[in-house]
Amino acid sequence: MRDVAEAAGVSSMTVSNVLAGRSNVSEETRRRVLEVVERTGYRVNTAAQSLRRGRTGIIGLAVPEVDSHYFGLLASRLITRLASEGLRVVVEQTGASREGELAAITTSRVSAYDGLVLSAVGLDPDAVASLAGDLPVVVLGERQDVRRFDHVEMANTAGAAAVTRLLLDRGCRRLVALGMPDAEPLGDDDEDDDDRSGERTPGAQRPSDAFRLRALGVHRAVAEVPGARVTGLPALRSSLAAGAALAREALARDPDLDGLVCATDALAIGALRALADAGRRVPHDVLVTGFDDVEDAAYTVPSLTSVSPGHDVIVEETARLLLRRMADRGAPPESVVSPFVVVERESTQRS
Amino acid sequence: MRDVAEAAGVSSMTVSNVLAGRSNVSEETRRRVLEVVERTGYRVNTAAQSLRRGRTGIIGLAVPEVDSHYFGLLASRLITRLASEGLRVVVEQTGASREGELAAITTSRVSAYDGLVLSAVGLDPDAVASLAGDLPVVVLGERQDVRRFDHVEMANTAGAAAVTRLLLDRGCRRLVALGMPDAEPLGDDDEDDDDRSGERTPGAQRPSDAFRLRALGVHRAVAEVPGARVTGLPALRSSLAAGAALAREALARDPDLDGLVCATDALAIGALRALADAGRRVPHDVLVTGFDDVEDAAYTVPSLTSVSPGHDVIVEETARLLLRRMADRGAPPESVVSPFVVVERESTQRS
DNA sequence: TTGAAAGCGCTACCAC
DNA sequence: GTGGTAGCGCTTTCAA
Repeated sequence: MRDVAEAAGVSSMTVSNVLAGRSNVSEETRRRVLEVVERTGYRVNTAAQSLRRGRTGIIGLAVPEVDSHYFGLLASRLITRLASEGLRVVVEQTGASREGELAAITTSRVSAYDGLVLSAVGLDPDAVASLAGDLPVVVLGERQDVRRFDHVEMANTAGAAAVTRLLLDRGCRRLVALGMPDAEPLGDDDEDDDDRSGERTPGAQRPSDAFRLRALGVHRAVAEVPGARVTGLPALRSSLAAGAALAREALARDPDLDGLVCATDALAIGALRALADAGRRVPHDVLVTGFDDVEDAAYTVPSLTSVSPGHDVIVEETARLLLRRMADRGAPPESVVSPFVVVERESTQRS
Repeated sequence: MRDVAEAAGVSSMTVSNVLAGRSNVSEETRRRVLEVVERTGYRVNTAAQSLRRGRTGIIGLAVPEVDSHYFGLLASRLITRLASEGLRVVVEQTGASREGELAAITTSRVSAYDGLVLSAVGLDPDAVASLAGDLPVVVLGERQDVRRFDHVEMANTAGAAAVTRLLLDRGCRRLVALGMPDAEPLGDDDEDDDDRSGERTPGAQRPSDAFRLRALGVHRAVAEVPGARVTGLPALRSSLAAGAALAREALARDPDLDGLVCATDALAIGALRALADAGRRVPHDVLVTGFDDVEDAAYTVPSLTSVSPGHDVIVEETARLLLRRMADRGAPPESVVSPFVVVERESTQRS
């Protein structure tokens, strides 16, 4: 910068002012400086800038994996949204494993970020808190830590209940909640109740909170209909392979099942494949639903009925909460629930 | 760091040595320092570290979009691979538009990276070169800039030719090259020939080099079989929606087509949907193939025959070339072609 | 094995 | 409108 300043016959301070777009520079000077910058190909040193300003302009986004329909969608939109604020996004893959999470987001990495978005991370609140320190954090999709962090939640329970009711309305009575636990480890908590301290088993592999909340919705909807029953078949990961494997297991346990409520679209797409292999026709023999409304849901054969969790709202609120907290660390934590819509497609339309 | 040093009764230099794991510290001192670090929750300031070391530890990855089957897979693997080298990855979404690319990767952002991986970026060589400056760059998937940058290439032409031959072997004679241009804008270049300077039209929206190379393979394979013919139907983006739209258009143009060679799996999956809508059975009436061998290809109904471009090799070579160049900027640019395998699935198996 | 000195490149603050 | 000064927090170098 000093070199540029000398070449332009000004001080480095003026160069800084020009490059930062500050308005206290004469048009004449500005032109001269920019000309030299152009000619020399000079670029500000981001590290020095970060050091001096105390901000890096980088946001960490922790997801189980980028290579998944849902998280790819989320990452893509969040990157675009935050780019419009001049923020870059580093993607941390936690690998969905309890152990991997702490390791993936070591304290040393976190210190490089101006903020952190944690999606579907099953860490216990204290670990996240100690990890984050003073860092702005927005938690996505789960409902834990509600009181401590800003939080954007999907309508997990209500959405799952709604899509389950759709299956029941279509006549399904022997359901399988694919990817969702059978019991209700949340107790009889209402969805608004988040006092679950002491219940967590650190290090244990369990379905995520999101899946348990969706399970809750399924069970509630089924309980409303006499004669209907549902069996849970929990998954630790959401993947096509897991969906296919679980669907095979479901068929083995109950060959007469007539509806599959899947915890995610990825699981549902895997399940569609396994059902085809088993010679079951969808929706003729079995109805199938997903959750997330990823792009693929509209393109499978048959296309997949799904719960659309309001991606736009989720991304917009996440950005808003993050920016708000970056501006004011003392603000009281806020919690937002995104609205959902059930999108019906071929997989639940009995001819 | 000075505070920690004082509390531990040493100099800040010793704290630095302990935290960096340098071996010139006595066990006793190390313990004492670590105890204070633990107790105070101190974390090194990454910005200062970067400024002093001259490295940020961040790699930029420019892809058209993360939310795509192929780029999600690539990003995921590359993030994991580079994490094992202590490098973080910032994802830059170029949006696949010619204009977006320059804007997305502005020079100021690039200076924050220790290296850059450019995937499927259609910028012309000079723009990339001027953008990159002295930065280590690895170009992926395209074949342009071969001489100027390190470069990892898929077997685009050979892979497309192989999968086309498979369709021809199965008896297809009226093919559509879905997503690929009709003409051969590469001229009669052989794939090894990369002298194409002067041919580019900056600012124009055109199929990527990868798609044009795949088109070349398709046309070559078809030319080998008398009576066979193929029509190109170019795409500017690879997406499910584009695949469905193009397949509809293909059917409108030639209702008797019997084979669809698609430029990517995403296009192929969209095409499968459109074929189902049109009442065409795959593989009974029409055979379909993709390219990329993403996870979904094995789970569609029918499952999708595809060209597997050797993801492992691509990621590993990308990491190798990048690290090599970071260590030695003067090394001569290297070019690597990843081997391919055609994975046959239901979509091309005539009963 | 430890530490003092020097400075990486930038910008907030204030004086002119 | 412009620029001097004074660090931001760390690590490389070299001396003790």
